[in-house]
Amino acid sequence: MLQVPFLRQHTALVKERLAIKLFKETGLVDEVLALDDERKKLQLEFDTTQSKVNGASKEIGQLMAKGQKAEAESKKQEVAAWKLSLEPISQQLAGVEKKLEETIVKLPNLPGPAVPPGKTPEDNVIVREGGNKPTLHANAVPHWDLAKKYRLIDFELGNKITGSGFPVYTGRGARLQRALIQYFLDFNTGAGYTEFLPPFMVNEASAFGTGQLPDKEGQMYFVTEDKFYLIPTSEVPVTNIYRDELLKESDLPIRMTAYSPCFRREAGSYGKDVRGLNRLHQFEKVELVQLVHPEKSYETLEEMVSHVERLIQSLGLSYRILNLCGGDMSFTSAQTYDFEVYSAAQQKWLEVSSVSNFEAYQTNRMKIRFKDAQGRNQLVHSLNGSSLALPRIVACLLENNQTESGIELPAVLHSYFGSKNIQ
RNA sequence: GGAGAGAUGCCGGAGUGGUCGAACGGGACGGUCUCGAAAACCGUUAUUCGCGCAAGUGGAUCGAGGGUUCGAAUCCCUCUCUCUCCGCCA
Repeated sequence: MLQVPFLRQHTALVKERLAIKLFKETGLVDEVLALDDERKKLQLEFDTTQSKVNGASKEIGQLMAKGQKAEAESKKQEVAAWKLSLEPISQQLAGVEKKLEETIVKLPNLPGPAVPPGKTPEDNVIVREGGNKPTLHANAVPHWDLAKKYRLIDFELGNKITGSGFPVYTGRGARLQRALIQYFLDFNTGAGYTEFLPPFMVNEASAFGTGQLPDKEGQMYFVTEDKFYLIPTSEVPVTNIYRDELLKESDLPIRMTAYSPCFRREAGSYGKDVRGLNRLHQFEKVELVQLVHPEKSYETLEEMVSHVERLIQSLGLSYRILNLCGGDMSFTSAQTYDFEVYSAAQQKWLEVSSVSNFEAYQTNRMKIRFKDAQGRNQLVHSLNGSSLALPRIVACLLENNQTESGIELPAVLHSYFGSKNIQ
């Protein structure tokens, strides 16, 4: 969430920036400031009286020790009166604090300086493109047909076992998943990221920390019995590793990578986009998370983009990188680059990675701080990115590399997959 | 799942109603000493919200949340987690 002192000092700028994100309720900013004023007023009132109570209580203790019972008793009467007056104040204070919290979390993160204006995905700026779109043979088919032909993925079986959006990978299809996960993790650890294997369910505090709650509650699967959320991405458990931690400046940057399945309800998504591997309720993903010095976060964002770009290049896929416009960015992000790979048989671009700088938006919720050279505690900046989400990568690998006689896999996967192709 | 024990600062660990944000030990940091280091000695060593130009000063925090009391780390209740034993189990 945003920080109140910043809202106070840069009120006009904040509203201007929120407008870039197409956020209409800028009145919430004023509401936050008013609530904060109210909070301070009440706290001063409370603290002053509480201070008197504390002082008198000490005196009572001393009087009792000296055996001056009568004096102690009269003090008690005095304190009782103060305490009575304290009650409504503390109730009001708690109410105002709650309201302040509820209001400030409704404010999305501010877009960073390099975010282009715009309303829809059409307004996203293509930063660069790479790789070559393949020319497919005349009988080329989409990945769902290839998956069937080579018995790699059984969508119907997934329907039977669970429901739509839960495919079963079979034989070489399953092996390909494992090969990709292993390759991606090795690629990341080779670049200095530490590997984690996090829990696949998180508690409410963790889901709140990265911003899934309260904003996206309906998009997560929820285990009512234990009040756990199935993770929509390993960003959630991995970033929360450092929740409520005070780091040393020398601990930064912290670079983490993790594989996990991702569970998403995708409520409200129907139609052609859900065909095959395009949109699933459960999918595999390898994620990158970094916690960095606030002055370094945009530099880190570019570095992470290059890292993911190299990974996609190594797979030989045709890709493009988009700088998301204000209207298409997520609630919590300050700047996001999306990676899309070209699905040759479907003839469309599929998003396979999203790399974002959250600045201090998540870390303010999670209280991830470090002690700077002056001894002050500052919030670190958090970033994350997929490297990569598997299903659409698999779709493109199958479609783009199909030949009349089989599917030729990129060289980097040969040893992981145990074969150069699928026939 | 059953029975019991516990949760204190960076770590260990005292503290069972009063002046305790918390003894003591260790670690870390700064200093003295040294050519340098070790040792020794001295000092510092939480977070957070206010008020104040500042010096400074008030509130909160001993797993979390409630309660009792003039006063709670200490007593009571609820929850979470950890450990031991039993059960179950990959």
